[in-house]
Amino acid sequence: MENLNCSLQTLRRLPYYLYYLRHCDEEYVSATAIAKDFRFNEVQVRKDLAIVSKTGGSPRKGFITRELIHDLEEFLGYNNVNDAIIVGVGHLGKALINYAGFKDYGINIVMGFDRIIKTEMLIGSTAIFPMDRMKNLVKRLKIKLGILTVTQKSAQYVCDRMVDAGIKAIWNFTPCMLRVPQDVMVQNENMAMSLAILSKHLNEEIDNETQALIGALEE
Amino acid sequence: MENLNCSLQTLRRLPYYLYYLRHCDEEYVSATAIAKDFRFNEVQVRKDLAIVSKTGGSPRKGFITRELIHDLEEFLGYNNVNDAIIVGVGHLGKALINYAGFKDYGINIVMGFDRIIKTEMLIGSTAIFPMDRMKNLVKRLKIKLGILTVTQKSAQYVCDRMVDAGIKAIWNFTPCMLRVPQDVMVQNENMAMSLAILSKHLNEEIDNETQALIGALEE
DNA sequence: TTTCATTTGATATAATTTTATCGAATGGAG
DNA sequence: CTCCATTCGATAAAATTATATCAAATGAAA
Repeated sequence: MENLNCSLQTLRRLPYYLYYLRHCDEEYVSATAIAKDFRFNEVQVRKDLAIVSKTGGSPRKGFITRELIHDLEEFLGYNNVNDAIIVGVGHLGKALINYAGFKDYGINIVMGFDRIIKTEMLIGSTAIFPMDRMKNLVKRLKIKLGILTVTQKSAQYVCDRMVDAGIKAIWNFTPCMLRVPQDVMVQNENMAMSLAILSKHLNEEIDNETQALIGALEE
Repeated sequence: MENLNCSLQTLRRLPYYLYYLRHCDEEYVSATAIAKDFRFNEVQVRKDLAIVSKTGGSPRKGFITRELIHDLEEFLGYNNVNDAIIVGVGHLGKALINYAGFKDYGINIVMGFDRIIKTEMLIGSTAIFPMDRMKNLVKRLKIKLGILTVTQKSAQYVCDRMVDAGIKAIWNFTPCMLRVPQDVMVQNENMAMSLAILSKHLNEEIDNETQALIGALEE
């Protein structure tokens, strides 16, 4: 599974390039320009692009924007649409269902499931079913991607059922570390991680201020 | 700003340990056990814990759970509560406002702002104000943390106004790369990044299946 | 046409992060 | 008490990721 011909870090940067390119109306784009705008290292960007670009860039001009977008989308698999289910339809689940942007990433949320639902219902134009219909539906529709937005408590249980239904990639919005078989990938959307980084930054800043203050007082 | 005495990767793992410890009812916890449960490398966990733990662990027993939780919380700054504002109260904004879990991370969303709001209103128990009152309120309350959940279009503009109001750390839910001064930190909650990783995984899996099929046919 | 600045792609170096190995401490079992 | 398994903390090696440097290509300007 780790036979990514591209490093994880690169893979993480690619969506930024794609976003940038999609909002760019120049015919050509250079790695240099992208690096400058993102304040990334120039070589890094060039190497990243070299991985995805089929034709490569021309010296002095750069890459053909349209082509590069296409290569990126193809590399990331945004061309083949990935159908997805979402399990757990609380605030976050609803927000994701209503988020229109997924189609730009080749994701199509076809249905949702929730414990509490006893009979089929709609959220926007998305049908929500009771949990016990998941396995059948997912298997029948051969859906491989599942979005997990349930509570912590039921996270592992629901995860197991998703795997059992044939889900191969789970986008995990719970703070739990899920146990899955080798062939299933979990991508953690870990807000706690971000919060940790921010919190540390803020507290270090406060420390710095305090020390500056102490320094000033001592003078 | 980069004087983190701990690597970024370590910082990212710490919230997992904290979550684990908070849900653990043993008196002692060992790095070995944590590593096993998370399927992390044992040495990695031990090193991570060594950074945050003040007293260290005892051979043969490990760390005192209660103490380790405390050390982690202190290290991450979850003890001092960070007040935060949220700007942009669409689906996602509302979901975040209603998310009760932030208090576990020392985050307290004290108010929200939105362009569309013309007069003060409430979402749950959180007051939402029109944008033009932001600078004044944020400055007065000395709030340093801002959550950005506006549309792409207005992201940089709103970001600039947050910085102008004195915000020092921005939790960015838009897909934009924000330009900020040196002393302001941006943490990108980049769903596109996660999607890229998942999409790549799914498409590689499909490729593998196809190749296996081709292989089978050739035999 | 010649020169020059820019950009690519390749190779080399540096930094960061992960993983392996080992001795020392310590509590429990025999 | 002695031995043993476990865990820690430290040091060393490996892997990954980021950055620096340089020649070759190419278009534009002189």
